[in-house]
Formats: sequence, C-alpha cells, structure tokens
Amino acid sequence: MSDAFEALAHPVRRQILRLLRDGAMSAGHLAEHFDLAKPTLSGHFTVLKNAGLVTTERHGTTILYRLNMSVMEEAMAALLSLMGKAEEKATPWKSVPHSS
Amino acid sequence: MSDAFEALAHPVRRQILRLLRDGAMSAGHLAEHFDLAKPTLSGHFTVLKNAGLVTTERHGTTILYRLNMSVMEEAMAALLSLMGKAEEKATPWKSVPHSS
DNA sequence: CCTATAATTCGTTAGTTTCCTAAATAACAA
DNA sequence: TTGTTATTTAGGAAACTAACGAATTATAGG
Repeated sequence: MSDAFEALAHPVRRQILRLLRDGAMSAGHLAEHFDLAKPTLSGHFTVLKNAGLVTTERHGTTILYRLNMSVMEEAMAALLSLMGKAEEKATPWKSVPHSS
Repeated sequence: MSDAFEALAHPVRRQILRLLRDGAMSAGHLAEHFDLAKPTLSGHFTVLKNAGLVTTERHGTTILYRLNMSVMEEAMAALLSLMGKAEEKATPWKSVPHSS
C-alpha cells in the first residue's frame, strides 16, 4: 500500500492517471501532455506500474497504459480504514438503494 | 494534495493516523508504540501536520495530536476523482436515504 | 532561580528520487 | 538488411528522505 500512496504523491503521476480515466493511452500520447523528456515520463510509468495502478499492453510498437481500477479501489479502502473508528474496524459495507 | 499522499506513503505515518482514530494522543504516548527514536517520530509528526492530516494542541508540557478528518476526506475525494470518468467529473454527490 | 519533563530542532549519514542526455531495444516497413 | 518510430535502460547530478544522538526550547513545580 505504501507503493500506491507513494505513486499518488507526484502531481505528474496523478495527471497521468487522470488522462487514463477515459481509456487506455500510449506512452507517446501521454507524453504529449507534459513538458518533460520521454525517459522521465517512462520513469513515472514504471512507478505507477510497480504500484499496480496501471497495466500495460503492447500493440506493435506502441505500449498502451491502462488504469487498474482494482488497485485504485484498494487504496480507497485503505484510506477509508484510516478514518473509521476502531470499533467500526470490521464493519461490512452498508448497502444503500440504487438511485437509478 | 501531493503533501497528503506523500504523508500517507510511509507505514509509520499511517500507523500514527490509525492510533489517532480513537482520539487525540500525546507525542510521547504515540512514540511508545514504535521502536524509533523520539526525534524520528517528531519528524513524522511534522510531515503529518504540514499535510494538514493532524492538528496539535498544547496542554502544559505535552502536545496532543488529533486527526483532522476534513483533510482525510479531501484526500478521499481526490482519489475518488482519479477513478471517475471524465463525463462524471462534475457530477455532484448523489444523496441517498439515511439508513438510521 | 533551579530542576525535571516533554517535545522539538540541529547536524550528520546513508539511501532514494527526480530529472536530464545518450545509448539501447523492439517492432515494423522498405 | 537498413531505416524509422516508439519506448525503455544506463549513467550521473542535484535535491530530498529517514534515521540517529546531542543540544535546545517550553512549561510546570519547588
């Protein structure tokens, strides 16, 4: 879990995740959104990948980066658990009616 | 927001927050839970305080640390926004019926 | 004022992060 | 094979982090 928060701690990496919200994107296309050298971005990709926050998929010469929602959700759960009181530690999620 | 995630990235600091879930605690009492020198813990307290995740309150010679829920919630919201799709970016929170 | 207690700041060391340029690798096309 | 494009790896400089012991500040009580 430290790795995930560490990865989230850098604004460039959060922006990368934001760009990936709408779907996978290649390293090159992602790099166009930043004023940084490509190797620098590649380093950020590695941090995100090691944290499990993104997955990769090669398509010919390009490599697609994709958000890994399950790890994002694990980070959410970890953060949530830091907020709950101890006596609520093991409380299962309360279900609420669907609104749609 | 970087500061908050940076602060959350260290296991000792997450444990400190966990210890504070049930109420404020003095620096010394917190330090008893770790096998680290007090100056080291004091450094971690400073990181948490600079991130806004805790507040302090002096009582005589002791200093009480207390969770700052509102900043914890801001971190939650930031993480949540990284997960939502762009077209949901500005979606206001949907209200659900109270369960109690 | 003097002493004791609680906590922080200072100074140092070792290891890590971030960024760069240059070189290497992978896949494809001619 | 040769060249082109996409991306990563290598190597290095500057800045930052985490940890410690020693010294310092702040407060309370005699």
